[in-house]
Amino acid sequence: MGRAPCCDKASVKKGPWSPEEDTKLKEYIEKHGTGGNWIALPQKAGLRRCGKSCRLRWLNYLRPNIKHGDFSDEEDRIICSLYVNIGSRWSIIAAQLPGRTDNDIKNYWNTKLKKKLMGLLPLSHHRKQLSFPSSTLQNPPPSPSSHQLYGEYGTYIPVTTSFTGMEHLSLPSANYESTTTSVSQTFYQSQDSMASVSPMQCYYPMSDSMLMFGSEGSCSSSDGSCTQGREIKLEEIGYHSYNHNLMLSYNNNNTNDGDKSCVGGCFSQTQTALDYDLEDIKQLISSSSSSFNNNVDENKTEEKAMYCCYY
DNA sequence: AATTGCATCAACCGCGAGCGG
DNA sequence: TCCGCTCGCGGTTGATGCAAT
Repeated sequence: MGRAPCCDKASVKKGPWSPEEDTKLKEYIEKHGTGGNWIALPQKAGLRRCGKSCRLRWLNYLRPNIKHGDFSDEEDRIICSLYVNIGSRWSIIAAQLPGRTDNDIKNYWNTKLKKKLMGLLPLSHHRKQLSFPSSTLQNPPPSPSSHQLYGEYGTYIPVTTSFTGMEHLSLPSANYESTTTSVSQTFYQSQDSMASVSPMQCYYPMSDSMLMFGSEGSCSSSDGSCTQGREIKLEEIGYHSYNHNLMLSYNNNNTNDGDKSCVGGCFSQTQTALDYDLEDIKQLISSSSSSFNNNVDENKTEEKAMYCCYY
């Protein structure tokens, strides 16, 4: 016995939306709102559509201020940055890109951005091929206690002088007094004060365990919830203290023992990421697979490891 | 001009979370 | 506490268009 369908499949229309259907839906929502019930909406609006379909259509195409078309380099960087650290959590990523929907970003990632990155570093390039930009090679990675950025699996990401979307984030020390002497914050933000950063790029520290995602009025997630700054728990995205370095790893099953196990493949303080190649990383992941995100397959592991080295 | 293969993206599907009764 | 309903999310599919042959 499967799950009961959300609607009567036989009586609902599927497939592409016609202009008439779009008009009906748009007019109804603009006049009455969603009423907080998408399931009942199509009937009220006179549409032979599943409620979920209506919701998707509205959120992705019909609601105001949706941005379609090419992604800017800045958006590319933000997407890459967030993907490296939080994985395929498109709704969160979309919340950082006003006007973009998670579906849009997901498609863009899967069809273009991923390939763009793959092109830079073919999968066949393995051992000792985790290259950094030449500028980084001229300036070897600093010790882990100084400015640095670890990607999803703890891979070192060079910090550059201009905002690339990959910079570390310096959270106000007041929020992290116990760990701030050599803290490497791994959320992205301008290296300058928060005041100089567009809200889109900020994660607002809310408390010791919470960050506020998204800017005020941001309404880019396809959920259409217009997250007026979305709160997410730090542990939700694998944020935990590790030997006084705050690491960010992708760990959906965090067991609150991150300071010991560093689930998700964090590197120790004394070992730089360059000591690892993709095989090592894969091994790290597989060795902790029981507590790691089950969705991460080998390909993704390789990909994400590479993305850590992009830019 | 016809066919084939590939890329894109809108839409669907199923699951988990959250909420109210 | 349990149960049912709805929402939101992320993965996947399929239709369409375009490029290559």
